[in-house]
Amino acid sequence: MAGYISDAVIRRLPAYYRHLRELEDAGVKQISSQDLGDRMQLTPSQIRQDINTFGGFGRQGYGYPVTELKEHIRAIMGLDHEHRMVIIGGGRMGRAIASYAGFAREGFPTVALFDQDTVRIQMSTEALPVYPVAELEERLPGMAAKIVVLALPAEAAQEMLERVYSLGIRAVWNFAPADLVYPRDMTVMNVHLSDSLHILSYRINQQEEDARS
Amino acid sequence: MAGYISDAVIRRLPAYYRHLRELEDAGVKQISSQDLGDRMQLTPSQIRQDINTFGGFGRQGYGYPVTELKEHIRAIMGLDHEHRMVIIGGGRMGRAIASYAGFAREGFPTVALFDQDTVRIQMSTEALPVYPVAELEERLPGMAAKIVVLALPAEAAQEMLERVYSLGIRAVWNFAPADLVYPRDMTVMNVHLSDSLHILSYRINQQEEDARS
DNA sequence: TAGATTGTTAATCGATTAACAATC
DNA sequence: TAGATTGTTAATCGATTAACAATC
Repeated sequence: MAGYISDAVIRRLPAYYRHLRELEDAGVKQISSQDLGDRMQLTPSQIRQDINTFGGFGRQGYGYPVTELKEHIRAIMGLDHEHRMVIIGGGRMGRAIASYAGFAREGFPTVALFDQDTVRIQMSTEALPVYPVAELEERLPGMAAKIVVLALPAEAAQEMLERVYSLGIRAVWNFAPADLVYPRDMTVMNVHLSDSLHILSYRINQQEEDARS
Repeated sequence: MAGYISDAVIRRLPAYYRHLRELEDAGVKQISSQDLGDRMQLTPSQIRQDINTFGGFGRQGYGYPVTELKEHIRAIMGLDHEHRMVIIGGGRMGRAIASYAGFAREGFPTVALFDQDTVRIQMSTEALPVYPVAELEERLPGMAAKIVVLALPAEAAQEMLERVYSLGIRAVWNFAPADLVYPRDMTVMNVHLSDSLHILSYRINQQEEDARS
């Protein structure tokens, strides 16, 4: 579809998508790089560069068509088809992800949850099927799942990654606070909540130092 | 303490900290930039540059002392003192954060949770005090909280940010899928889970395209 | 046509990598 | 001392910003 898109641009795509969706909802039909830049805290120049890495959408003198651009970015990110998720780990985090309806609405439905202790969890997850991890080999292959969500302790994550890899899974959304090692044909996206909290802590410190001087 | 540390380095600090902690636990006393680089998937050169932005720790011919370096990074990130958190929003995400014991262990204890519907939530959060949001003005100031965690719908987040700002809060950990606007003396760290999922989706797409060609 | 705003090239800036002298 | 590995300077690379001609 498009040529090569740099990592820096890809990391901004979800934000573009979010803002364009909001603009569309607000009834805005077109927007200039200037106005979008003000809104997203980016320079107009950067926005024009970014958007031009995936094709000429703008019209000189007018700006960019909101809906068309939004739909294109949506397609680039692959949001025009469904990605079924299986969650491994039924702790609070696993259950929070399982029950957040927003993901399913955006095309990422959770189809099952695996945990050691199925009884405890079944109670709190309503409609979602819950299975013992021991049945992973038997059940996962039939689920047509694209993404495995790892919501388990750091110590267990690496082993589980290898286990789901051997079952054909090539995409992992990792919530365990560990840097996993994985083959080149696998994609792992980390959500390291502590890291994020630690950076926040650093910035609080800086702020306080600034205030003192 | 240290001079200016670039944002690129700061984003890597939590990973350094995590790996050094693991090495320490494994009984490793010193490590070379080469070995740490292999482990963290960074070049030795980058590691030496990074570490040198905050002072000369290494010894030529030997490498870096694991514990000393870890403790220093810990101090830079401000993890040597406590940051009390208050969570606003008692949905699954708010409760998941509240009950993850790891944060408290690392110096980020949650001291209270605010929500509209206190009864429903009180049941599932054990020891944590739960209050109605209407009592925020009355209760928050006495709590000595440094960080407010926003775990509520996107529509409510901006207004709540302004509300806690006026109560003296200067640090926000935001889980709402919204780009908030905030004053310069405030620090906001976003955890945009959908963004992360969308980037994963993009990479799955790429992978599949690569496989086809 | 005139005004606005893009697409795109060139300039700048910052981050990463390479190289090597300093030194443990 | 010899070998290893840092600290640091220089080179490279990539991303961001500036500028302006093209064009709606």
